[in-house]
Amino acid sequence: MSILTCQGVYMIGGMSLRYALLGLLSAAGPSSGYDLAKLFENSINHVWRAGHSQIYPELSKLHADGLIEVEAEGPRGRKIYAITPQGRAELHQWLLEKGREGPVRSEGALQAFLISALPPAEAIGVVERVRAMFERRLADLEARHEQMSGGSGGDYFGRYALDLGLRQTRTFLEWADATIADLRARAGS
Amino acid sequence: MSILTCQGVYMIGGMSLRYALLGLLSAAGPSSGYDLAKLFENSINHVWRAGHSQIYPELSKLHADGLIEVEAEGPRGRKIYAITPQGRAELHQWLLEKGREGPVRSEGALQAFLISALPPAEAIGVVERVRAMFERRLADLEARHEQMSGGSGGDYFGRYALDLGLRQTRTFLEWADATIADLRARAGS
DNA sequence: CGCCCCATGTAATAAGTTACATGATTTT
DNA sequence: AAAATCATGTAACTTATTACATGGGGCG
Repeated sequence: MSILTCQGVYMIGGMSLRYALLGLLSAAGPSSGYDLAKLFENSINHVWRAGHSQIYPELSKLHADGLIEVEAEGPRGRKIYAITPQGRAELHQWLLEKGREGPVRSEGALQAFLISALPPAEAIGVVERVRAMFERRLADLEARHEQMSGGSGGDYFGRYALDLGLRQTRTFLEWADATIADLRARAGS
Repeated sequence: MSILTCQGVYMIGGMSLRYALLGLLSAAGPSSGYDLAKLFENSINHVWRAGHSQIYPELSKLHADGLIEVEAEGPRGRKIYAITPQGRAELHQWLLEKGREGPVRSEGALQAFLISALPPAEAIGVVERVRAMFERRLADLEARHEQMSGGSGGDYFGRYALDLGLRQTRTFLEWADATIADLRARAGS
Protein backbone atom coordinates (compact mmCIF):
# COMPACT_ATOMS: atom_id res chain seq x y z
CA MET A 1 0.00 0.00 0.00
CA SER A 2 1.53 3.26 -1.09
CA ILE A 3 0.26 6.62 -0.07
CA LEU A 4 -0.09 8.90 -3.02
CA THR A 5 1.44 12.27 -2.35
CA CYS A 6 1.68 15.69 -3.91
CA GLN A 7 0.96 15.22 -7.62
CA GLY A 8 -1.58 12.55 -6.74
CA VAL A 9 -3.42 13.58 -3.65
CA TYR A 10 -3.31 16.29 -1.02
CA MET A 11 -1.21 19.43 -1.06
CA ILE A 12 -3.77 22.10 -1.69
CA GLY A 13 -1.83 24.81 0.07
CA GLY A 14 1.88 25.29 -0.30
CA MET A 15 3.69 25.01 -3.59
CA SER A 16 4.18 28.76 -3.55
CA LEU A 17 7.76 28.55 -4.71
CA ARG A 18 6.66 26.60 -7.74
CA TYR A 19 4.25 29.30 -8.77
CA ALA A 20 6.61 32.09 -7.93
CA LEU A 21 9.06 30.58 -10.40
CA LEU A 22 6.42 30.06 -13.04
CA GLY A 23 5.36 33.67 -12.54
CA LEU A 24 8.87 34.97 -12.92
CA LEU A 25 9.43 32.91 -16.03
CA SER A 26 6.15 34.12 -17.40
CA ALA A 27 6.77 37.77 -16.69
CA ALA A 28 10.50 38.09 -17.15
CA GLY A 29 10.83 35.64 -20.02
CA PRO A 30 13.23 32.71 -20.37
CA SER A 31 15.87 32.65 -17.64
CA SER A 32 18.40 30.41 -16.01
CA GLY A 33 18.27 29.23 -12.42
CA TYR A 34 20.94 31.75 -11.64
CA ASP A 35 18.93 34.56 -13.19
CA LEU A 36 15.88 33.49 -11.27
CA ALA A 37 17.79 33.48 -7.99
CA LYS A 38 18.89 37.03 -8.75
CA LEU A 39 15.44 38.08 -9.79
CA PHE A 40 14.08 36.65 -6.58
CA GLU A 41 16.60 38.56 -4.58
CA ASN A 42 15.83 41.92 -6.03
CA SER A 43 12.23 41.87 -6.94
CA ILE A 44 10.13 39.41 -5.06
CA ASN A 45 12.34 39.38 -2.00
CA HIS A 46 10.14 41.46 0.24
CA VAL A 47 7.27 39.12 -0.36
CA TRP A 48 8.76 35.66 -0.64
CA ARG A 49 12.26 34.35 -0.26
CA ALA A 50 14.18 31.52 -1.80
CA GLY A 51 17.83 30.76 -2.23
CA HIS A 52 19.44 28.95 -5.12
CA SER A 53 19.56 25.70 -3.15
CA GLN A 54 15.81 25.69 -3.16
CA ILE A 55 15.40 27.01 -6.66
CA TYR A 56 17.51 24.52 -8.61
CA PRO A 57 15.76 21.40 -7.31
CA GLU A 58 12.37 23.00 -7.87
CA LEU A 59 13.30 23.80 -11.45
CA SER A 60 14.16 20.14 -11.97
CA LYS A 61 10.76 19.13 -10.71
CA LEU A 62 9.01 21.71 -12.84
CA HIS A 63 10.91 20.39 -15.81
CA ALA A 64 10.02 16.81 -14.97
CA ASP A 65 6.39 17.86 -14.75
CA GLY A 66 6.54 19.54 -18.14
CA LEU A 67 5.67 22.97 -16.82
CA ILE A 68 8.92 24.44 -18.05
CA GLU A 69 11.38 23.45 -20.75
CA VAL A 70 15.04 24.00 -21.48
CA GLU A 71 14.98 26.53 -24.25
CA ALA A 72 18.72 26.84 -24.66
CA GLU A 73 22.04 26.08 -23.02
CA GLY A 74 24.68 28.68 -22.43
CA PRO A 75 28.35 28.79 -21.42
CA ARG A 76 29.10 26.97 -18.18
CA GLY A 77 26.24 24.53 -18.06
CA ARG A 78 23.86 27.44 -18.03
CA LYS A 79 20.38 26.23 -18.78
CA ILE A 80 17.75 28.66 -19.92
CA TYR A 81 14.26 27.64 -18.98
CA ALA A 82 11.04 28.81 -20.54
CA ILE A 83 7.50 28.32 -19.31
CA THR A 84 5.39 25.91 -21.36
CA PRO A 85 1.70 26.27 -22.17
CA GLN A 86 0.92 23.74 -19.45
CA GLY A 87 2.98 25.80 -17.04
CA ARG A 88 1.06 28.91 -17.94
CA ALA A 89 -2.20 27.06 -17.49
CA GLU A 90 -1.19 25.81 -14.04
CA LEU A 91 -0.13 29.27 -12.97
CA HIS A 92 -3.41 30.78 -14.06
CA GLN A 93 -5.27 27.99 -12.36
CA TRP A 94 -3.47 28.66 -9.12
CA LEU A 95 -4.06 32.39 -9.27
CA LEU A 96 -7.73 31.96 -10.00
CA GLU A 97 -8.30 29.33 -7.35
CA LYS A 98 -10.30 30.49 -4.41
CA GLY A 99 -10.55 29.66 -0.72
CA ARG A 100 -6.84 29.90 -0.34
CA GLU A 101 -5.73 31.75 2.74
CA GLY A 102 -2.08 30.88 2.60
CA PRO A 103 0.61 31.22 5.19
CA VAL A 104 1.42 34.57 6.69
CA ARG A 105 4.70 34.92 8.42
CA SER A 106 6.46 38.04 9.50
CA GLU A 107 9.09 38.03 12.16
CA GLY A 108 8.91 41.80 12.42
CA ALA A 109 5.22 41.65 13.19
CA LEU A 110 5.78 38.78 15.59
CA GLN A 111 8.19 40.90 17.56
CA ALA A 112 5.63 43.68 17.49
CA PHE A 113 3.28 41.26 19.09
CA LEU A 114 5.67 40.08 21.72
CA ILE A 115 6.60 43.50 23.02
CA SER A 116 3.47 43.26 25.15
CA ALA A 117 5.65 40.93 27.19
CA LEU A 118 8.22 43.60 27.91
CA PRO A 119 8.13 46.56 30.27
CA PRO A 120 7.41 49.74 28.24
CA ALA A 121 10.85 51.24 28.70
CA GLU A 122 12.53 48.22 27.13
CA ALA A 123 9.85 47.82 24.51
CA ILE A 124 10.59 51.26 23.13
CA GLY A 125 14.10 50.22 22.24
CA VAL A 126 12.87 47.13 20.46
CA VAL A 127 10.32 49.03 18.41
CA GLU A 128 12.89 51.64 17.51
CA ARG A 129 15.23 49.00 16.24
CA VAL A 130 12.59 47.30 14.12
CA ARG A 131 11.54 50.70 12.90
CA ALA A 132 15.06 51.42 11.71
CA MET A 133 15.05 48.15 9.79
CA PHE A 134 11.89 49.09 7.97
CA GLU A 135 13.25 52.55 7.31
CA ARG A 136 16.11 50.93 5.44
CA ARG A 137 13.70 48.75 3.57
CA LEU A 138 11.66 51.78 2.57
CA ALA A 139 14.76 53.49 1.22
CA ASP A 140 15.58 50.37 -0.76
CA LEU A 141 12.09 50.08 -2.21
CA GLU A 142 11.98 53.76 -3.06
CA ALA A 143 15.26 53.52 -4.89
CA ARG A 144 13.92 50.60 -6.84
CA HIS A 145 10.75 52.46 -7.63
CA GLU A 146 12.70 55.44 -8.85
CA GLN A 147 14.81 53.23 -11.02
CA MET A 148 11.83 51.43 -12.50
CA SER A 149 9.62 54.40 -13.24
CA GLY A 150 12.65 56.08 -14.79
CA GLY A 151 12.78 53.21 -17.27
CA SER A 152 10.60 52.62 -20.30
CA GLY A 153 6.91 53.42 -20.27
CA GLY A 154 4.53 52.33 -17.58
CA ASP A 155 4.63 48.60 -17.82
CA TYR A 156 7.43 47.40 -15.62
CA PHE A 157 7.54 44.03 -13.99
CA GLY A 158 6.40 43.65 -10.41
CA ARG A 159 4.93 47.11 -10.44
CA TYR A 160 1.99 46.23 -8.23
CA ALA A 161 4.04 44.28 -5.77
CA LEU A 162 6.46 47.14 -5.41
CA ASP A 163 3.58 49.51 -4.83
CA LEU A 164 2.21 47.17 -2.18
CA GLY A 165 5.61 46.91 -0.56
CA LEU A 166 5.94 50.67 -0.36
CA ARG A 167 2.51 51.11 1.12
CA GLN A 168 3.00 48.40 3.68
CA THR A 169 6.40 49.62 4.72
CA ARG A 170 5.09 53.14 5.21
CA THR A 171 2.20 51.77 7.22
CA PHE A 172 4.61 49.87 9.40
CA LEU A 173 6.56 53.04 10.09
CA GLU A 174 3.37 54.84 11.04
CA TRP A 175 2.51 52.04 13.40
CA ALA A 176 5.96 52.16 14.94
CA ASP A 177 5.66 55.90 15.57
CA ALA A 178 2.25 55.54 17.14
CA THR A 179 3.43 52.64 19.25
CA ILE A 180 6.55 54.42 20.45
CA ALA A 181 4.44 57.41 21.43
CA ASP A 182 2.05 55.17 23.31
CA LEU A 183 4.84 53.33 25.06
CA ARG A 184 6.47 56.58 26.08
CA ALA A 185 3.22 57.76 27.56
CA ARG A 186 2.94 54.55 29.54
CA ALA A 187 6.53 54.58 30.63
CA GLY A 188 6.25 58.18 31.72
CA SER A 189 3.09 57.72 33.75
CA MET B 1 32.49 12.82 14.90
CA SER B 2 29.27 14.50 15.81
CA ILE B 3 28.17 17.81 14.43
CA LEU B 4 26.87 20.08 17.12
CA THR B 5 23.58 21.62 16.16
CA CYS B 6 21.11 24.16 17.41
CA GLN B 7 21.84 24.70 21.11
CA GLY B 8 25.52 24.30 20.36
CA VAL B 9 26.28 25.97 17.08
CA TYR B 10 24.44 27.69 14.26
CA MET B 11 20.75 28.60 14.14
CA ILE B 12 20.86 32.35 14.52
CA GLY B 13 17.68 32.94 12.61
CA GLY B 14 14.60 30.81 13.03
CA MET B 15 13.34 29.62 16.38
CA SER B 16 10.44 32.03 16.08
CA LEU B 17 7.92 29.52 17.35
CA ARG B 18 9.97 29.06 20.47
CA TYR B 19 9.86 32.76 21.25
CA ALA B 20 6.26 33.12 20.27
CA LEU B 21 5.42 30.52 22.90
CA LEU B 22 7.61 32.13 25.51
CA GLY B 23 5.95 35.45 24.72
CA LEU B 24 2.48 34.03 25.08
CA LEU B 25 3.36 32.36 28.36
CA SER B 26 4.89 35.58 29.56
CA ALA B 27 1.97 37.76 28.57
CA ALA B 28 -0.98 35.47 29.11
CA GLY B 29 0.34 33.66 32.18
CA PRO B 30 0.57 29.91 32.81
CA SER B 31 -1.23 27.88 30.16
CA SER B 32 -1.51 24.39 28.76
CA GLY B 33 -0.50 23.39 25.26
CA TYR B 34 -4.12 23.33 24.35
CA ASP B 35 -4.63 26.85 25.66
CA LEU B 36 -1.60 28.03 23.75
CA ALA B 37 -2.88 26.50 20.53
CA LYS B 38 -6.13 28.37 21.06
CA LEU B 39 -4.34 31.58 21.92
CA PHE B 40 -2.28 31.24 18.79
CA GLU B 41 -5.36 30.77 16.74
CA ASN B 42 -7.13 33.83 17.89
CA SER B 43 -4.49 36.32 18.70
CA ILE B 44 -1.21 35.82 16.97
CA ASN B 45 -2.72 34.08 13.97
CA HIS B 46 -2.46 36.95 11.53
CA VAL B 47 1.23 37.23 12.21
CA TRP B 48 2.51 33.74 12.78
CA ARG B 49 0.85 30.37 12.61
CA ALA B 50 1.31 27.11 14.39
CA GLY B 51 -0.86 24.09 14.99
CA HIS B 52 -0.90 21.88 18.03
CA SER B 53 1.29 19.31 16.34
CA GLN B 54 4.05 21.85 16.25
CA ILE B 55 3.31 23.35 19.63
CA TYR B 56 3.42 20.22 21.79
CA PRO B 57 6.87 19.07 20.69
CA GLU B 58 8.24 22.58 21.06
CA LEU B 59 6.89 22.78 24.58
CA SER B 60 8.74 19.57 25.39
CA LYS B 61 11.95 21.06 24.10
CA LEU B 62 11.41 24.29 26.01
CA HIS B 63 10.82 22.24 29.12
CA ALA B 64 13.94 20.17 28.52
CA ASP B 65 15.89 23.41 28.14
CA GLY B 66 14.54 24.77 31.38
CA LEU B 67 12.85 27.76 29.80
CA ILE B 68 9.43 26.71 31.00
CA GLU B 69 8.23 24.49 33.83
CA VAL B 70 5.16 22.43 34.61
CA GLU B 71 3.39 24.50 37.17
CA ALA B 72 0.43 22.20 37.66
CA GLU B 73 -1.41 19.26 36.15
CA GLY B 74 -5.11 19.27 35.44
CA PRO B 75 -7.82 16.73 34.53
CA ARG B 76 -7.01 14.72 31.41
CA GLY B 77 -3.26 14.91 31.40
CA ARG B 78 -3.52 18.65 31.11
CA LYS B 79 -0.18 20.22 31.88
CA ILE B 80 0.05 23.86 32.77
CA TYR B 81 3.32 25.45 31.81
CA ALA B 82 4.84 28.61 33.20
CA ILE B 83 7.78 30.56 31.92
CA THR B 84 10.90 30.39 34.09
CA PRO B 85 13.33 33.25 34.78
CA GLN B 86 15.73 31.75 32.24
CA GLY B 87 12.89 31.67 29.74
CA ARG B 88 12.14 35.29 30.35
CA ALA B 89 15.81 36.14 29.95
CA GLU B 90 16.04 34.30 26.64
CA LEU B 91 12.94 36.02 25.34
CA HIS B 92 14.29 39.44 26.23
CA GLN B 93 17.60 38.55 24.69
CA TRP B 94 15.94 37.57 21.46
CA LEU B 95 13.83 40.70 21.30
CA LEU B 96 16.79 42.94 21.95
CA GLU B 97 19.06 41.18 19.52
CA LYS B 98 19.84 43.17 16.42
CA GLY B 99 20.70 42.44 12.82
CA ARG B 100 17.79 40.11 12.51
CA GLU B 101 15.85 40.50 9.32
CA GLY B 102 13.78 37.39 9.59
CA PRO B 103 11.68 35.66 7.01
CA VAL B 104 8.85 37.47 5.33
CA ARG B 105 6.26 35.39 3.68
CA SER B 106 2.85 36.33 2.45
CA GLU B 107 1.01 34.34 -0.11
CA GLY B 108 -1.44 37.18 -0.64
CA ALA B 109 1.37 39.53 -1.54
CA LEU B 110 2.98 36.88 -3.70
CA GLN B 111 -0.18 36.64 -5.73
CA ALA B 112 -0.21 40.41 -5.96
CA PHE B 113 3.20 40.14 -7.45
CA LEU B 114 2.34 37.46 -9.90
CA ILE B 115 -0.64 39.21 -11.43
CA SER B 116 1.88 41.00 -13.61
CA ALA B 117 1.93 37.67 -15.42
CA LEU B 118 -1.75 37.82 -16.25
CA PRO B 119 -3.63 39.85 -18.83
CA PRO B 120 -5.30 42.83 -17.05
CA ALA B 121 -8.83 41.54 -17.54
CA GLU B 122 -8.06 38.31 -15.69
CA ALA B 123 -5.89 40.04 -13.13
CA ILE B 124 -8.81 42.15 -11.99
CA GLY B 125 -10.68 39.06 -10.91
CA VAL B 126 -7.73 37.77 -8.97
CA VAL B 127 -7.21 41.03 -7.13
CA GLU B 128 -10.91 41.25 -6.35
CA ARG B 129 -10.84 37.83 -4.82
CA VAL B 130 -7.82 38.53 -2.67
CA ARG B 131 -9.39 41.81 -1.72
CA ALA B 132 -12.49 40.03 -0.50
CA MET B 133 -10.32 37.80 1.64
CA PHE B 134 -8.70 40.77 3.30
CA GLU B 135 -12.06 42.40 3.76
CA ARG B 136 -13.10 39.41 5.81
CA ARG B 137 -9.91 39.60 7.78
CA LEU B 138 -10.51 43.26 8.49
CA ALA B 139 -13.98 42.50 9.81
CA ASP B 140 -12.51 39.82 12.02
CA LEU B 141 -9.81 42.07 13.40
CA GLU B 142 -12.25 44.88 13.96
CA ALA B 143 -14.54 42.61 15.90
CA ARG B 144 -11.63 41.52 18.01
CA HIS B 145 -10.61 45.10 18.58
CA GLU B 146 -14.10 46.05 19.63
CA GLN B 147 -14.20 43.14 22.01
CA MET B 148 -10.84 43.96 23.55
CA SER B 149 -11.28 47.69 24.02
CA GLY B 150 -14.70 46.99 25.49
CA GLY B 151 -12.96 44.97 28.20
CA SER B 152 -11.05 46.23 31.22
CA GLY B 153 -8.86 49.32 31.04
CA GLY B 154 -6.33 49.96 28.33
CA ASP B 155 -3.85 47.20 28.85
CA TYR B 156 -5.00 44.25 26.79
CA PHE B 157 -2.71 41.63 25.44
CA GLY B 158 -1.51 41.88 21.88
CA ARG B 159 -2.80 45.41 21.61
CA TYR B 160 0.01 46.59 19.39
CA ALA B 161 -0.08 43.60 17.13
CA LEU B 162 -3.77 44.00 16.63
CA ASP B 163 -3.28 47.65 15.80
CA LEU B 164 -0.61 46.70 13.29
CA GLY B 165 -2.86 44.07 11.78
CA LEU B 166 -5.66 46.57 11.33
CA ARG B 167 -3.40 49.13 9.72
CA GLN B 168 -1.86 46.64 7.37
CA THR B 169 -5.13 45.13 6.35
CA ARG B 170 -6.56 48.55 5.57
CA THR B 171 -3.46 49.38 3.58
CA PHE B 172 -3.86 46.21 1.61
CA LEU B 173 -7.43 47.12 0.75
CA GLU B 174 -6.31 50.55 -0.41
CA TRP B 175 -3.68 48.93 -2.59
CA ALA B 176 -6.26 46.56 -4.03
CA ASP B 177 -8.57 49.43 -4.93
CA ALA B 178 -5.78 51.39 -6.58
CA THR B 179 -4.61 48.32 -8.44
CA ILE B 180 -8.06 47.40 -9.66
CA ALA B 181 -8.55 50.95 -10.91
CA ASP B 182 -5.23 50.81 -12.70
CA LEU B 183 -5.96 47.44 -14.23
CA ARG B 184 -9.35 48.61 -15.42
CA ALA B 185 -7.73 51.60 -17.09
CA ARG B 186 -5.29 49.32 -18.84
CA ALA B 187 -7.91 46.78 -19.82
CA GLY B 188 -10.14 49.52 -21.18
CA SER B 189 -7.43 51.15 -23.24
C1' DC C 1 -25.32 6.22 26.07
C1' DG C 2 -23.87 9.14 22.56
C1' DC C 3 -21.94 13.35 21.17
C1' DC C 4 -19.01 17.12 21.52
C1' DC C 5 -15.17 19.35 23.25
C1' DC C 6 -10.89 18.87 25.94
C1' DA C 7 -6.25 17.32 25.71
C1' DT C 8 -2.08 15.27 24.09
C1' DG C 9 0.63 13.27 21.28
C1' DT C 10 3.14 10.71 16.81
C1' DA C 11 4.08 9.77 11.78
C1' DA C 12 4.80 11.03 7.28
C1' DT C 13 5.73 14.50 4.14
C1' DA C 14 6.85 18.95 2.41
C1' DA C 15 9.25 23.22 2.58
C1' DG C 16 13.04 26.09 3.79
C1' DT C 17 17.95 27.21 5.45
C1' DT C 18 22.90 26.80 5.89
C1' DA C 19 26.85 24.88 4.68
C1' DC C 20 29.57 22.21 1.56
C1' DA C 21 31.44 21.47 -2.99
C1' DT C 22 32.97 22.27 -7.71
C1' DG C 23 34.33 24.30 -11.75
C1' DA C 24 34.08 27.74 -15.87
C1' DT C 25 34.52 32.55 -17.54
C1' DT C 26 35.34 37.24 -17.29
C1' DT C 27 37.57 41.13 -15.34
C1' DT C 28 41.46 43.50 -13.27
C1' DA D 1 47.77 35.20 -12.41
C1' DA D 2 44.53 36.37 -9.05
C1' DA D 3 40.03 37.78 -7.93
C1' DA D 4 35.38 38.31 -8.79
C1' DT D 5 31.38 36.60 -10.59
C1' DC D 6 28.80 33.12 -13.18
C1' DA D 7 26.64 28.78 -12.70
C1' DT D 8 24.99 24.54 -10.76
C1' DG D 9 24.33 21.40 -7.69
C1' DT D 10 24.16 18.16 -2.96
C1' DA D 11 24.03 17.18 2.14
C1' DA D 12 22.44 17.87 6.57
C1' DC D 13 19.37 19.89 9.30
C1' DT D 14 15.35 22.64 10.95
C1' DT D 15 10.77 24.06 10.55
C1' DA D 16 5.99 23.51 9.14
C1' DT D 17 1.80 20.98 7.56
C1' DT D 18 -1.49 17.26 7.26
C1' DA D 19 -3.14 13.25 8.77
C1' DC D 20 -3.44 9.62 12.10
C1' DA D 21 -4.39 8.05 16.70
C1' DT D 22 -6.13 7.88 21.38
C1' DG D 23 -8.66 8.69 25.35
C1' DG D 24 -10.94 11.52 29.36
C1' DG D 25 -14.86 14.42 30.91
C1' DG D 26 -19.12 16.99 30.68
C1' DC D 27 -23.75 17.33 29.15
C1' DG D 28 -28.26 16.17 27.29
